[in-house]
Amino acid sequence: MEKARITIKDVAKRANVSIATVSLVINNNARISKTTRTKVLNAIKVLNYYPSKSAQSLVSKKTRNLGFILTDDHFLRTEPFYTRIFLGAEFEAGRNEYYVLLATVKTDYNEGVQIPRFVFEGSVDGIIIAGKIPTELLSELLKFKIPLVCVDFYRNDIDYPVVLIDNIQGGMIATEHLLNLNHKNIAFLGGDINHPSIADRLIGYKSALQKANIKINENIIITNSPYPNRQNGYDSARLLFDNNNDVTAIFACNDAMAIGAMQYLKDNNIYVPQDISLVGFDDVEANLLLDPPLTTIRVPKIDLGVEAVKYLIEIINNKNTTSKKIIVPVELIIRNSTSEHYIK
Amino acid sequence: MEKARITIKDVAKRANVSIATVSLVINNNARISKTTRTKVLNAIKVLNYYPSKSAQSLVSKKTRNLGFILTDDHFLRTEPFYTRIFLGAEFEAGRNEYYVLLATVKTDYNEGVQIPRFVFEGSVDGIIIAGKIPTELLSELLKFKIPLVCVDFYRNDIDYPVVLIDNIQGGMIATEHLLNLNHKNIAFLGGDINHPSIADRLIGYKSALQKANIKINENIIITNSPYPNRQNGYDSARLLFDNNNDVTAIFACNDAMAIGAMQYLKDNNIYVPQDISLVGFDDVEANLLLDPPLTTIRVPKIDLGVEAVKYLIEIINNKNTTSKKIIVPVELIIRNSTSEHYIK
DNA sequence: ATGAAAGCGCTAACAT
DNA sequence: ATGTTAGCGCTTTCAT
Repeated sequence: MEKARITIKDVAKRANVSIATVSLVINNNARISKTTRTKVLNAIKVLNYYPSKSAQSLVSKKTRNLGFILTDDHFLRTEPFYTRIFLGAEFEAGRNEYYVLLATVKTDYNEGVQIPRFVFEGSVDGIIIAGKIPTELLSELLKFKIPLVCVDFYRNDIDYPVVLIDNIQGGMIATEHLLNLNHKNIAFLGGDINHPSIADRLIGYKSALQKANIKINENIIITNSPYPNRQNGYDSARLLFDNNNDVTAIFACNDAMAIGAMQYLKDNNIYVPQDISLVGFDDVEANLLLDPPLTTIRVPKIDLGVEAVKYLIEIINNKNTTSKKIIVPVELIIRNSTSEHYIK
Repeated sequence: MEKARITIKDVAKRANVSIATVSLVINNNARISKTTRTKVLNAIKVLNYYPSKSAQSLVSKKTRNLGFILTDDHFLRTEPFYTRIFLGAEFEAGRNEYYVLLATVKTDYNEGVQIPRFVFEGSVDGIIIAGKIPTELLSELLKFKIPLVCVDFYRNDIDYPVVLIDNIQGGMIATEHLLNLNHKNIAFLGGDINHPSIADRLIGYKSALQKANIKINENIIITNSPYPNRQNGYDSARLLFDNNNDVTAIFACNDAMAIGAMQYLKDNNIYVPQDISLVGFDDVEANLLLDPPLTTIRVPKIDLGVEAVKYLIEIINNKNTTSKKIIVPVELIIRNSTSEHYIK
């Protein structure tokens, strides 16, 4: 009793043309006369016809699906960082009539090669990799010769298409902001310095200092914690203040670290921003709930996803694209955790 | 120069059988001899063959895709609540060789009917709706006669398959926990009482009190705030304490409200749990960072997604299922925001 | 400018 | 138990 699907035949019959003509109209082929085109378009509308995706893919060898791969802990991070990138990808994919299939992989690679099903099944025309994934996985994926772009993850030992935020610029403007507020002893709280993003933020930090002719003090650059989360922010701040007392400002490599640091400061009755100015990085929602709200670097997460999909589609449509880097700019958001430093 | 796709023909040739036989093996048809089956299976393995999804869908009229619909703000909520449900759905879908396509819709319906593309395109075999969506959308979706299950959203005026958490049970065990700690004056902090989940939690609360022969005091049931978030938790707590002074415990309708209430208590030097015991609902990650960590009701989010997909697949495979309700139990997680009340 | 027909890779009815 | 074959809905030569 199923209501049979409307097919290209029904449209052809209704418009008094061949199915080939209908197909040409669907695919916007130029060699169809305007009259026939409108006639067909009208029939399509009247019959409420949608071409069958499977029939289309079968002959065109295109699935109109994109794969999106990230580690499960990235997807589940409290702050919707990668979720936003995913959403941006989903938006842009939709605009181009693609669907996006999600696959999460485990962070640790010891469970063997976990290539997402859609890759070897050939269910996607290209894949996006968001954030850091195990190195081995990336190499495996690269072997499939499937169009691929990485977003917010870069390794400079391999060459592949990538969409990144401008971490260096971010590090610079964050530091310059503090410099403009008259701070001289600005600490850097980094997590895992092996992470390329964090390394770049540090580069930005250093180059801003150099440009301002301020000597870099390695003692107030804390980069030994494994992962940039709240706890490590707290601990790094403790480490910093246990050994230094002239710091007046902190640039934390991300908001989580900044929040941890702020907690440490509160616990030790050090006031933000009166005693210490604090800048984060990411612009995560929780910041607004902080007291004081955090000055930070806003990362355009949705844009990141959008750009990645744009780029990927470009590659899909035109195989000979050279693998370029797309760098998305970031923005300084000034809130209340930073203020001018008055020399006592 | 493309490496041509391995098809069923290649497998058939390699195994010296007809393509029909290969097809039967793929589909686990019983009437194939064990010898042939292994022969075919071996050829499949050697050739690294994967059946073409599009060819399969074209003939079987099944897409092997599931649609997942939720509002964009639910997807982007700071706490990964619906993200987890989505992930659970994705897991269970994968186990059954389905893919899940995500579509976000706007919370406000004035943008016109925004039926996700995969619905009218026929790109999915069924859809899951997570959380509250605009009423009009639901009605529209129902019209498509496509298998559908709602998760964490229920309207008792329409009858459709649904997966819910046991809000009543949750409300009861939360309240009973406080009762067991000797509390008698237990306030309820609810948000939008029109939301069915919150209404049910209140029912659980009331029935626990009744069972304990404690008279329900409507003055300490605060349910006039529009949306259960932190700010409203803060405000509701203020409202509560401005007018009452014998309350010794609070059951907040969700963690966000509880966190807001906790903030209010801190700001007013009321100690948790010494002065006031506090129970939340949801078990959101941020709770662990609180001081003290929040006693709450854990909602098995991943399970919710898993159950929804299981149910949906059941409906897809067997049209005549009656639309039942699946209720997933919740669990009391005791942390440090609750303690025994000693009568002074 | 449009139509006829082959064929994409698979399933399922029917034959053997 | 296995093979033959039609056909799913579409795109794409090749004719006209």
